[in-house]
Amino acid sequence: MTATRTARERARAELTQEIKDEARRQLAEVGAHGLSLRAVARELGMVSSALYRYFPSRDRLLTDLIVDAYNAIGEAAEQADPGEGAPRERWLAIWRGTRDWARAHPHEYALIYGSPIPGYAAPQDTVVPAARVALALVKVLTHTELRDVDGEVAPELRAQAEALTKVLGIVAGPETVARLLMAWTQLFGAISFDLFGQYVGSVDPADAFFAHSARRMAEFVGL
Amino acid sequence: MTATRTARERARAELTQEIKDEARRQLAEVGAHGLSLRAVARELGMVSSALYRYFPSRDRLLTDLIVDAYNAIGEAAEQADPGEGAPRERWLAIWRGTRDWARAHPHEYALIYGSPIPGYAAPQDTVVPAARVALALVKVLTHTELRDVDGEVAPELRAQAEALTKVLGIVAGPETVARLLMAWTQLFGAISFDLFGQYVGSVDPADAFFAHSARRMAEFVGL
DNA sequence: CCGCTGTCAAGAGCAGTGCTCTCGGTTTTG
DNA sequence: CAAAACCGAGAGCACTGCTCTTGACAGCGG
Repeated sequence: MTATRTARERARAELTQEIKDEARRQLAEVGAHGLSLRAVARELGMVSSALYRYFPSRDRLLTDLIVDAYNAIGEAAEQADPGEGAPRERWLAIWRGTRDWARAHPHEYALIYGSPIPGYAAPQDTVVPAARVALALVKVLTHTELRDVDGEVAPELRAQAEALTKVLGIVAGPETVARLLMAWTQLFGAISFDLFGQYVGSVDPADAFFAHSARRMAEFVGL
Repeated sequence: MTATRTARERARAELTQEIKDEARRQLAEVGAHGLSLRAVARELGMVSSALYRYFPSRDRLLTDLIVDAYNAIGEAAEQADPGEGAPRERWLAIWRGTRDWARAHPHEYALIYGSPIPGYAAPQDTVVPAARVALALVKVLTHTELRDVDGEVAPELRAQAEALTKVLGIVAGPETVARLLMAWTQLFGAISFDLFGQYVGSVDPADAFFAHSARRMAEFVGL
């Protein structure tokens, strides 16, 4: 199968992309709640039913946008990583880059880190792209001298942590893995709280607090 | 003005409550996305337009449910606090109680800690009840010997932290306040990640990890 | 070159939604 | 007792996601 086949296939691929682009545009304006297939079709000069040749349902379109968003924020995190230099600086850069993307695309962020949209959709298609930001953080820790962190780890968590080290192929004790997961949680918890207005009464411009959290969590994981 | 006035007012108050109860019931089944005014009215044996005498819009109904949910999770946190005994145990109990409520009412939790529903609704009505869980945690730290935590704090964050200590009426350095905010973020970040399926590939039954986080964050704030 | 087959956009239509307005009837109030 | 306020019911508007059918066109084998 060559890269470009019949005119039909090319047209189909292009239109699929155009639909997603227009949907993303509307998503940024009215949010996931207000995204309307008919409005997307209208803007593209076609009729709503025609759109169903490309996406079987509104939820499927949203699911595709979700995967794209995961990849976009993951790429933002990877791009922010200088790739070399002081691990602490790399860690901070990834935190910054992730937050910056989220602030630039709040509705897309809400799509992936807010409430799950339908009954329950697509855990499988999203699990790989969803891990990209976390992997970027993990990558900083590999080939790096980690300060030893100690602490007891309950058996269940220890088992989960050891399974994770195998999957990730890193050398780190269970406590370090647990702290890494906490840092990951902290990163997105802070971004979500910031974007969703939870910091309003306390640290409203959350920039300083976010930078502080990034530093403290770097120390916390032993960096 | 007496507590119970005319029959009309009593009927109105009761019906308002019945509408919210039925809405909450449906919320638990179909989520905020699927909540329908007409379905609520249908279930209550009335016509949809009549419902608008009690709630001017669907979003206003949701906003009321949001406030109720904040109070419910806040009360769950306060109830979980034994109120006396070892501060560390109180801290852990509050974490557990908060998570338990969230797991028992996932859709209501998503309503308050997921993506904001409309354009942007009600930051003012919700700011006080939204703080109840955080206040329960803060309450544990008052009248308690805190292990000193040190670390530099940037001027902007320091100012915000000092303003917070005044509002909360606690005696704690800026670094402690910052760590408290991080613990608060960690608590809801972990609950959200758990409920929204973000832990699927890593610590899927998140119980052990959550308990671990609670302990580590207790130490982190100096408890 | 013809004709078959699969794909396509379009249109009509269904069931459902949030919301508005008007219309009688009841309750409260002055 | 009459005026005013309030209430539920119903019709209706504009919109949604989604389905089904129809007619046209592209790409292919013969």
